[in-house]
Amino acid sequence: MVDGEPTGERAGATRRRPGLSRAAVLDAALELVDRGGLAQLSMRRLGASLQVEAMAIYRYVRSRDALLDGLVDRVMDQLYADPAVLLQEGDDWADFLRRVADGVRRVARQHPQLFPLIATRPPAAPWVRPPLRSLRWVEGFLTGLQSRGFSEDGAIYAYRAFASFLVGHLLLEVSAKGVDPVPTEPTGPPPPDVDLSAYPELQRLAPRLAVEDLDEEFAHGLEDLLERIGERARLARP
Amino acid sequence: MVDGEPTGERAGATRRRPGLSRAAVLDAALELVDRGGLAQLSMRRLGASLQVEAMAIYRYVRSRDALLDGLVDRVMDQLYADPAVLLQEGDDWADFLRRVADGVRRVARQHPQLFPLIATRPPAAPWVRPPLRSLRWVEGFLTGLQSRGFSEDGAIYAYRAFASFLVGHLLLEVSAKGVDPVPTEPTGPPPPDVDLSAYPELQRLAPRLAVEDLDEEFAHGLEDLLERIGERARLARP
DNA sequence: GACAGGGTCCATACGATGTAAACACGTCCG
DNA sequence: CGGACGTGTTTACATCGTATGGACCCTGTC
Repeated sequence: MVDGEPTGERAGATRRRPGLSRAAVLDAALELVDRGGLAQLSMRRLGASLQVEAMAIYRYVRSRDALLDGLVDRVMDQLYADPAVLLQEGDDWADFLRRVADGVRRVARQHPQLFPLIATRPPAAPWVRPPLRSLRWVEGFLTGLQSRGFSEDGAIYAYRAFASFLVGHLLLEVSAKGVDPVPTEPTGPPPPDVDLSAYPELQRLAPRLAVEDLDEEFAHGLEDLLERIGERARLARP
Repeated sequence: MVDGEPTGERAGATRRRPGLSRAAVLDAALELVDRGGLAQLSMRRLGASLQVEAMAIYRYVRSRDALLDGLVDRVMDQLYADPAVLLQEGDDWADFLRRVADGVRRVARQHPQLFPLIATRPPAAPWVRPPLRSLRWVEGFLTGLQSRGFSEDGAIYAYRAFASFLVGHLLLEVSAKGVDPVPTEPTGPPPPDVDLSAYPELQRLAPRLAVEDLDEEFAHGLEDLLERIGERARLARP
């Protein structure tokens, strides 16, 4: 049983493989999810895409759930590392929030299949009210605002309002782009459009509901939110 | 094989069972999900809870996914049937939206395990921008607003802003309540609280982040939103 | 150079899952 | 009485997550 190539590969295991790593695993998983959706992410498939048996993955990840958490954290953390997002010396808090919002939105559109998880997975610290994952991120947010003159209450309020605004908008934005369809078809024909005859108003307004001014709407909502946050901050710290 | 009771029941099938029905299936599924979470909803378990073999369920539901969609629709539709939510003759649009918001929030808290699905599942008509499921519901929303003097654009804008506000707030609210934990423990001890030493600001503000003034915050955000919607409507229809 | 130790990956196995297909039974209509 | 039909059961299969134990390679020590 020393030779004879049972898997079609040189059975001799580790040979000159670049070697797995947690990062490699996460990246491969992320790619699987991005095209194909969450359902495509099985340990065996992930293994195959890394040219490795499924069980090898467990060296780098405790379980499939942990893998998912890892994905979420990785994506969020890479956002945190994005220089275009970090708060910079010269800008005020509103600029900071705008940049963060843009960054998160970019993440949502890059990984639409993953985003629902980001908004949905039980967070590491559930008592952090709006649990936007990545504690590091929350920390940065809070200190960032406070260093920009926010009171503690103001920062907390801002964090909550901001997080829920982002999640709400982006989740809907993402779920509107066909997120779930089976991956066998790269982009098969959309499901045979539903019968709308029972919903006249919906039918009549359909074109306009489908309209794509999401950019404008997002921006508008964000400015609105910033104004609200600013007001509140002013109240809390006269 | 004609007798001998393989399942512990009278094998003779249909006998005097109340008989399954789509409604019964959905109700049982909903109960399974409510206590135990989505992961507990397997066809076999659902079958068992209906005293039926798993495959019997497929007479009433095309697949597990369809089951989930059915759950979402059922919950949303029952909201639509709620007399406390329907718009009534005397009230203006703001009252209507307030009541809808309360209704959806009630749903979210009654079925916290299901709510992420509501916000997440690919909608029947993906082109309806914020896809709040239940087309019937959207229809009611649009006609309701328009009959209250909203322009078409105003109604559409209101729908979008309203839906994303609701989803954002409620999703975070729900996911903060431990949603996912394994169901074996009715309410086991919360996961061994994360180590926060790396995040001083977070640690310092933790008590306040955990604070439970969600009611107030929700109400505040809602009023704010209503104001914004009203403004926009006024612009569109001078 | 030999050899022990440990890290990495493989092979195998088990129970659970979603669901297709064929079948059994009870009811009702002719 | 006989078939059609609807409802639930049986059996089967592919796939999943993962526990366990063994095979291989690399490295460090003598």
